[in-house]
Amino acid sequence: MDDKRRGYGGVRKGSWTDEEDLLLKQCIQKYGEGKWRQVPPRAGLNRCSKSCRLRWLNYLRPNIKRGQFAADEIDLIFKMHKLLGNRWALIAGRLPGRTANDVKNYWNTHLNKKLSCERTVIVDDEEIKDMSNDNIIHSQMEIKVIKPQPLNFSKNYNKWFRGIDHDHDDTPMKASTIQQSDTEMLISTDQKTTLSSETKLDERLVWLESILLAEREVEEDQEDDHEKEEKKADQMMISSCPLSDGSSPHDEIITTSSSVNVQIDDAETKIDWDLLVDENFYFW
DNA sequence: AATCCCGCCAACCGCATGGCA
DNA sequence: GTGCCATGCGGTTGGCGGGAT
Repeated sequence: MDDKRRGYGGVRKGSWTDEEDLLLKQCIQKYGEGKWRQVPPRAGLNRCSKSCRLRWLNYLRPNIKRGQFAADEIDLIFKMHKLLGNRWALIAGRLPGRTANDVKNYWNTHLNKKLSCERTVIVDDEEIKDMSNDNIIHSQMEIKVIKPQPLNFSKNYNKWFRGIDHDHDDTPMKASTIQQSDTEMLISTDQKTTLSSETKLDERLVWLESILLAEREVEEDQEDDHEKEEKKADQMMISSCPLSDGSSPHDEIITTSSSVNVQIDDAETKIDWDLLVDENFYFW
């Protein structure tokens, strides 16, 4: 074997052969995913555990979708990247069959270029003549990304979306005016993080609102070609997250099986549950 | 036909994080 | 509280293939 393809300790590196793929597949079928340290000896592979994990996750795992990204996938990547930045794993989680590596590669090779082109166009259009180029680029790129943290909902989590203030049961509540105490009660944290400051809550609300506004933009776009976009929106729905108690829709915040209508600053907007909620996890 | 160039993507590397003793 | 280990994530690299010259 080529010495270049060996790492320290004689571990093989580089492209995987069909034989190696087969060994890895058989091993994971037999023992299941996880315990990656044990995979190479079990499979009889001269690879490091990380390499095995990566190969499985990015290539061998069932239901991996290969080939061109669809228009709706690209659209979703754009929107998610706008909100989350380079959180490829999170973005990929919204695209069934796509891996973080796929999304990252696609962004770096296709979308990044497209974005920079669009930025140039924007700068031209706006005719900002008194600014230096550096300032223009800086102003365009200054996007505050609120990094989400995984939080676990308590059993009452859907109450938050239904707009029921726990202190004043059945009192409608606007999503943008949730009190800190509500969040403390309704959102329990697995990571033992406490929502102690107003600032933290504000940031989270800003993040939520940005998602909601993005969704609203989508809806405005959809008006142009409603039927077509409706189809797209359906495709974008990965899964639905119905209310656990199956309660009836609230006056102000209307829920359906796959989306929730919330009111922010007197404007109603619809948001897909699955954009926010992933198996009871909520990303702030 | 040979060589060069460039884009794409699989894979690697280093760091961060979480769990556990 | 600390250190170790396993795992996950994002940035980067390098090889391959196809188009251009």
